[in-house]
Amino acid sequence: MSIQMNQSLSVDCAVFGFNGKSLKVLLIERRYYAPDTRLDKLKLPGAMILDNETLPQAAYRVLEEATGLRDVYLKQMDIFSDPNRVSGEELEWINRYHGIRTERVVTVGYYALVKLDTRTVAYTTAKGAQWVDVDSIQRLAMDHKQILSAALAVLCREMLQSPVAFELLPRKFTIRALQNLYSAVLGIEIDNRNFRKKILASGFLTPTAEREQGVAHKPAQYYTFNKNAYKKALKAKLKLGFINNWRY
Amino acid sequence: MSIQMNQSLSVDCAVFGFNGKSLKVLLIERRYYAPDTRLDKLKLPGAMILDNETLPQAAYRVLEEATGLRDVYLKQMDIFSDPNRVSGEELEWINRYHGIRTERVVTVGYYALVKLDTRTVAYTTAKGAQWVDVDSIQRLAMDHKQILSAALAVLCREMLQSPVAFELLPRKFTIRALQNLYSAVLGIEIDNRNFRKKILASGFLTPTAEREQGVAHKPAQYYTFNKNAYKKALKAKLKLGFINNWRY
DNA sequence: ACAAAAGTGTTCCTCTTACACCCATGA
DNA sequence: TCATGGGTGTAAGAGGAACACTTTTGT
Repeated sequence: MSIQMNQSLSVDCAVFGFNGKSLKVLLIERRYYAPDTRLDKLKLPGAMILDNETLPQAAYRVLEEATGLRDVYLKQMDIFSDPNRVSGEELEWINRYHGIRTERVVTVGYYALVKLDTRTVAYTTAKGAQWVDVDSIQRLAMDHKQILSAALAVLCREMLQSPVAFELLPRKFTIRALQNLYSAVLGIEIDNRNFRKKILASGFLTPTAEREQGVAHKPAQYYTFNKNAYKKALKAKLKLGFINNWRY
Repeated sequence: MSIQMNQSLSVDCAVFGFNGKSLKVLLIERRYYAPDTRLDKLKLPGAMILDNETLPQAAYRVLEEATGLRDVYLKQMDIFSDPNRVSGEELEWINRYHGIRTERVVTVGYYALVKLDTRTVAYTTAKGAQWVDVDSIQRLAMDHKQILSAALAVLCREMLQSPVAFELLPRKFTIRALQNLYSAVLGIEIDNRNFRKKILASGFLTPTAEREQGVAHKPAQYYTFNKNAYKKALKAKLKLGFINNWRY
């Protein structure tokens, strides 16, 4: 038993997107995959840490390669450090793929939120990646299913406590779209009248001059997220009683 | 620029305790310290990861060595991965102290909450460790001041959202003690009547048969934390509307 | 005219806040 | 008897939950 020096450190990213109906996650097919093995093909995008980069830098690098996007919402969520989290055939695959020889990989899980516009979808599909419905995923390579589950849990928590939802929506969106997003991610029904009241009262939505076009019903108003209003509200909150926020 | 293989991974623990008045953190003086260097002496307890252990296992190992305690509240909080977070003299110290030769140490920060009873204080002081008022700490070895700040921020957040406060109190405690703890950690004043109403209404406190003794005022009732009641409440909550908890 | 989704108000109730005095004990 | 901190109640206001119908558009 000695201090661990021949290990590698990696990052894996659960990249989430929302298509208006359901929550998607970006999966890639691993290369160097021999069709006769029974290893799962699909995995989360990830990479080993390089000499001179921090973990967030590595995560941004992975994200940019996978989606072509910079300036994306990205957050660390958990570390997966079981010495046997990859072993056997899976460990062999890693060593072969990266041309290294390690006995253990500790990975840091990140989750990212992107706006699923046509350009991004085009980029990812050109790379052979897929946006898969999170509810339909049964198995993934290595322990990536576990990493994905952890990311989903964190996403739920964050959505209830900060306005990360807007990272998943286009710049202009309808209140219904926002509501559907909450509904889909959290798996709950939300009363439209109360939701609308609450979200409008917050002052974080700015109405635009535009409305939906070509829909067979009353066209909906488009809004944008007012980041400044949110920041101001945060600062104001800090001065007041924190203790308000207790929940049991 | 190559995949990082000669790095080390470590854990550092911010161990918090509460003496009834103020929040303390456990600091140790580093050994192999040459009095003529200008390196700071005090640091958080920490260790390198061994071959066959997970990060939480390493953290528990550190904690047991530092405090003699098992079954302690311990939680991962952040990763410090700047390639230069330890360098120069500090890096030399690490290599000398551990008898290794690494160019980079990524560390995972944990925070722990312990009950500051006489036995624990005796154990730690026998080991030459100190319980230091968190507010009085200006500098620490390496980037440990930064790690401590991160831990404090997480502690504040957690205290507002889950009943971790009880980890810092003895099994039997007065409501005042609980209130003082919140007050001290969060740095706010709390109305005693409202606090008492709220905490008692939660049903998480069970009164004991005991009261304070030998105090020059009306003796206070002792309570214990009812973990089962809390767990039941959590489960009930899951069925209801999450959306309640929104805060902006 | 009809189908489809957008948008709108009110009532009830719970929870939060603000606030001041009496009580039990040791010295 | 006094000093000390423990312990109690109420009223006003804010915010949350439940609930059904009208509006606008395309077909």
